[in-house]
Amino acid sequence: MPELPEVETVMTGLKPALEKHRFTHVETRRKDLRIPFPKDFAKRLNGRKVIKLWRRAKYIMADLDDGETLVIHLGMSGRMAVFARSKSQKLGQFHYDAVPAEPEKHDHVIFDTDAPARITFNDHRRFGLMTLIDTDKIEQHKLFKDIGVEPLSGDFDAAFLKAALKGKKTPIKSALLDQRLIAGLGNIYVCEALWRAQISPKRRASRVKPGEIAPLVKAIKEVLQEAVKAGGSTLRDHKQVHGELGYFQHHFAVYGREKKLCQRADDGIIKRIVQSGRSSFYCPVCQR
DNA sequence: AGGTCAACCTGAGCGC
DNA sequence: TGCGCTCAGGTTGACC
Repeated sequence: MPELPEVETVMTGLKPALEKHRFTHVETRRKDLRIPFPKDFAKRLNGRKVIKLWRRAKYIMADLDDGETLVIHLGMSGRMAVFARSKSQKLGQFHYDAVPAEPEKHDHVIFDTDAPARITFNDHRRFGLMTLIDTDKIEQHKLFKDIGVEPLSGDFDAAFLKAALKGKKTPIKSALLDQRLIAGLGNIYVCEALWRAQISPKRRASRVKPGEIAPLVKAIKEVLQEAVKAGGSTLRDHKQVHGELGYFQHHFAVYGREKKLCQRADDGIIKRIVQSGRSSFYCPVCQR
């Protein structure tokens, strides 16, 4: 489900409940997600304080006060919700619901913190994961060693993309989805960025012309920034941590709009094709 | 080495 | 109401 903007939204929403707060109780309600929880996962978190919350690619990172980092991936359907345990029901500037009496179906992990708050991790498809790794070894860790550039950072520019696409025979759609090149793009935002840059998802990556590289970089950055500002896109699963929906889905130009009129080309009808098992939406008239 | 594809899992929506 | 099929924001490992 979540791509960079959704993960960023969730991470930011967790801050009032998590950053500079201590875990008072952690509970796992099954033995694994996509991968098993590390040994003594809940026990190791208990009593730990979160120094800093941040995001890398589609991962939420929580640096702890003992030199470990809690790593969370939401997979396709992962959700996190924050509930207030204080009487005022307020945490920072947001209003949160009170802790429900019973956990919901597929609530796999429950974190209580001294905010005081309860954070639940719900993931019905269980493609998500949680693990603990040494903070000073994140870059070398299996999950992160091959992860590419952050698309909203200064390192992602035309020179970088030009070099990354050079000689690539794979379609541009697949190249942009490759987390080893760019970290955090997913199916929605790649479709949207290619539409903005007027490039067909079927085009060979190496055939993106020099003059199209900078506009494509700009399109990627803009679509991600706008989506972050909108709190991400809610299709079925994504919610912000206090239950509010994201609303960038109302700004989709092509994603999920098969057979609808393209807003740029008068005679363009949005088409859906399948590329490496995923739907691509594009306008065959204005994207070449 | 580079590229493609099925598998992992549950649920929602649709046609019949 | 129910069955069977398709599809879903991601990642990985096996295969050509």
